[in-house]
Amino acid sequence: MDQMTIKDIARMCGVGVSTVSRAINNHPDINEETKAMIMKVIKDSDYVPNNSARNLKRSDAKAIAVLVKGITNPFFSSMIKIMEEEIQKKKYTLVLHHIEPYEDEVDVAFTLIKEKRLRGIVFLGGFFTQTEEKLSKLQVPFILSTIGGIPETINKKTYSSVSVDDVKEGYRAVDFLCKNGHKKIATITTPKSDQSIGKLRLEGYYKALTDHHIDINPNLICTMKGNLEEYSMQNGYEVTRELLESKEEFTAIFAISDLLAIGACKALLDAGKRIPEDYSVIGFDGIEMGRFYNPSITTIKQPVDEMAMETIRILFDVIKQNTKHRHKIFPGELVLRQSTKSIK
Amino acid sequence: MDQMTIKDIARMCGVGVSTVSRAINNHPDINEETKAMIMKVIKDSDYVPNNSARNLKRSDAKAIAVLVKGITNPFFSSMIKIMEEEIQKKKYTLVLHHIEPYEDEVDVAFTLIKEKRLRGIVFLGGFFTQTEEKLSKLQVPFILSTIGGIPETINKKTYSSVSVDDVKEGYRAVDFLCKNGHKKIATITTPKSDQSIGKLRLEGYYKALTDHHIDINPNLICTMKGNLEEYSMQNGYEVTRELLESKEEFTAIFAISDLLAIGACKALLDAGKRIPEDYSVIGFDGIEMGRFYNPSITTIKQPVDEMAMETIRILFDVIKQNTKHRHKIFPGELVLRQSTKSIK
DNA sequence: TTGTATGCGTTATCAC
DNA sequence: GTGATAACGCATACAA
Repeated sequence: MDQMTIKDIARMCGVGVSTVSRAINNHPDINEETKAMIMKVIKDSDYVPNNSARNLKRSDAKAIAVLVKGITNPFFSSMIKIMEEEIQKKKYTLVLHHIEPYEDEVDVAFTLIKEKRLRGIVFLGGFFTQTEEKLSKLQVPFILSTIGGIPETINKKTYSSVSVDDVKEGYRAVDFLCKNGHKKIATITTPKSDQSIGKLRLEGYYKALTDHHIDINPNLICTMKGNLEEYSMQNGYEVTRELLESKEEFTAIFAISDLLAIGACKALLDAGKRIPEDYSVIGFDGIEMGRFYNPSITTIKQPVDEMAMETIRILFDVIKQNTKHRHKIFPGELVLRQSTKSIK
Repeated sequence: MDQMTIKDIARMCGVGVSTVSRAINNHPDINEETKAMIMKVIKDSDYVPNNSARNLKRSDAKAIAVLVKGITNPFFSSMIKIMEEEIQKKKYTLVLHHIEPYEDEVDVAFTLIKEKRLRGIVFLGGFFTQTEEKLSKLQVPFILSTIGGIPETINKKTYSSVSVDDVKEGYRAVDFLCKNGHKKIATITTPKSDQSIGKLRLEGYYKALTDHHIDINPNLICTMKGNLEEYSMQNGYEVTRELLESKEEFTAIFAISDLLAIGACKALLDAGKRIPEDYSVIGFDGIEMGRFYNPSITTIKQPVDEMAMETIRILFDVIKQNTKHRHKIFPGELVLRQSTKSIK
């Protein structure tokens, strides 16, 4: 028998289809014995209910979409992995979707909601400049995970979020450098037009320098190159190469992601510089690679695992118990490694 | 209007549902004008057809599943990204599924086929020890991508594959080391029980040593640790640390993946050794990280992009034109970088 | 070229 | 506690 249906099972068991359906879906009003019998037959016949039909009937699929900008970043990979596990635990399906840089994540979400009848959406990464009006049309609960820079104009009651305090953590990184005697600190960040985490972490950079009475040198604020992949090692490499060529003096670099930091290190090393003897480099995220790099990368670590799990937990709370939206902020952690040194 | 259906569109256009359906699905026998009119109405109303209903009718979803063992490996991430693009181009959906190490990929495939009515399956990575009998029950065309070690007992007409010649490429790596004067060459590979690429690349290792009249030293054949994630940096690190502690002499390491190679490098560096002055290290895969590591990692590069695209191309050929299964073998490429040196 | 009617496999609403 | 039956939204055979 090629494709079994619920009818086949019903016939094999000598019962009606609705009884089989009840057995499958753990309905209360069914005789335990007949249920057991049915379940056994199902097991022996390797029958699997057709998801399309279920979803059609139920009018919504048990599916959560995760929309990612920038999947190649290992920081997201590990989050996605954990989210998938959690979603599977709830017997839901994870629909993974990449958003190209030029695409509008909410437009994609709209289409996906209608196509797949989603129950919830996770927006992962990318920047998030949307209007309240457009977001309010999103009929499905959604959560912004590790996304900073959400405009204040958007009503916080309409969505959940999980993130670190990017201003504070950016401050933490640069403050650390300052306390170690660095005064000429370069940063690699997003272009000004970007309202995302880059802007917030840069704000932390400003604040820290100001608190330490250090003047801002605009020539040390480097932005990623638009023609290269964002947050990539290659981007960090090129930006740092140009910075070195500019002859602008500096003793440390704060890169807003570990991948950028690694690219920066490689550029410094290729130029014959030593880390941390000549330059200190600090990153952001806490990806595994940073531990194994040579030198290992000092960084602000985000608690990925907990953040991913909390993301799904909040989302399901909102979906199932219809609770209010929540906004959880995790603390980052300064992980001291080999790429930084005190120059006091 | 909350959820539009094809009926709503039909009513709005003053036509029957089948006409709308024809317009949506590019059917030939429809008046171009009415079609244009319908499409305009659809566009204005942001109606999106319900996928579940379509799939139910069509009795198979336009979906391809990609089953991955080891998603955290960046080597797979980039392949998946390209595959998704290609699959989307064909207007199909990509269903991504991770296989845990203890799971049987074919069992998972069975369930998925019935649940989702898949049109095709890509098995990505992992090892593949299956019986002909079980595989023949897989009703859907499938392709093994970058998977070596497929038993000869399985009829090659029942599946497609895309890979490199792992024996040959393993040989290429070790032969290169030998030609550069290395005689005591360690390798980090999979445990013996594993019939996968690890075994094949190890075979290449044996062959190369034999051809260069070098005796095999079993103490230099290191296997990944079972309690750590396979192919991970951490694993490479621990294995290399133990190798160093064993005091067994060697001058080079051939790691069967770049991540293992990076872990190995870090262990050597942490032990105060220099690369490549004291030890040469060569990896396998050609991931981007290898370029940026310090030192950059000499490796056997697999042409990921082409392999991913070819995977999807072959799969769709088999699905759509019902062509015969194909087996494509790509050549690897030795990428010479900083982590190896001649000691002649 | 177009509209009507049927069924895809499932769940929910009834009767029994 | 159980079984028939009507939807769910769409594609398609068939009639017009």
